[in-house]
Amino acid sequence: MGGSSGSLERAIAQLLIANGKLTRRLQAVSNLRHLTWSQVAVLARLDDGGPTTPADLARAEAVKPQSMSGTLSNMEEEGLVERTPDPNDGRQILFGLTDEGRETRRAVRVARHDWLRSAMAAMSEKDLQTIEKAVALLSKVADA
Amino acid sequence: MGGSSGSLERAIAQLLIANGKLTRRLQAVSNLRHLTWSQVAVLARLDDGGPTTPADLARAEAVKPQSMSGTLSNMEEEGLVERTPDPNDGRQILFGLTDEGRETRRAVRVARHDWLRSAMAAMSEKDLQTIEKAVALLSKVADA
DNA sequence: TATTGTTATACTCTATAACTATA
DNA sequence: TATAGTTATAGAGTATAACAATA
Repeated sequence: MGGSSGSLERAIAQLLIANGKLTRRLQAVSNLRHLTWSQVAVLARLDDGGPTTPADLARAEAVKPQSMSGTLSNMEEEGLVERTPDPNDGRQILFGLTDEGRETRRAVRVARHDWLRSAMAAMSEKDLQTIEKAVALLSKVADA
Repeated sequence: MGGSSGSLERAIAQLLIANGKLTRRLQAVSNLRHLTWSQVAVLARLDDGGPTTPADLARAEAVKPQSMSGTLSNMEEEGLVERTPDPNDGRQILFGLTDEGRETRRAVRVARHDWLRSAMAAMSEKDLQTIEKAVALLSKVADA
């Protein structure tokens, strides 16, 4: 083992704990409506990427198409998404956000940002830069 | 708004994305058995903190006692946990890990650490220190 | 034949409500 | 009465298997 093994193991252990805590807090904060984690994820993807097929959403969220189909049905009943047939391929259906879906997505985003903003408000500029650097590194790790 | 507003908003947005990606990868990597996220959380708590009551576990995981009761029942049927009556208070029951539970918990931990270790192996000592600092800061944020 | 989407069925987690046992 | 734990019931996500429609 090299000399950096200690730092690596320490960073890993702490990262796992912090990630879990942060995820739990974010879930709690953004539990505005009876929105589930999956629904929030779909709202974000449709808002950022525009209308998308169930298959693509399933791939992006790493679930089976049948599972995503169920989630989309629930969201459709709640008025968060709406479907449009693909004019070029009769097999495909495009799901997009309704106005209510967009507003809900905005509310979730605001709630999460508000919480983080207040929780990080007292941080020094230096600490913020440290976090920015680390987040960029971890983002690459998650993609690897 | 102060001069640090830009850094803060940028850090927040990137943090939210990175946290989501990392969480998804960790879930996928530690999906060894048919373990659910809740079961992995219970395994970790019992392994780290020793035998615990359902009420305390429910509080720690921010779920209702009835929900935790169900999860514990499932884990008991699968041989991951076992119950012991509290000798001092007849109302309470202590749940602890079985040998199989401990081994399963170890396997989950190893899988997550292994993945992170390989994903972070190429990092410089300086980057690791940046992550360590950021993780410490974010851990406090999550507790706030 | 392959792809897209859905329905049928089952399991787990979660919640609310109601119940039992102990303090 | 208050607390700890459970059971009953319902809703949501996920999975596998099987199906219809389109390419």
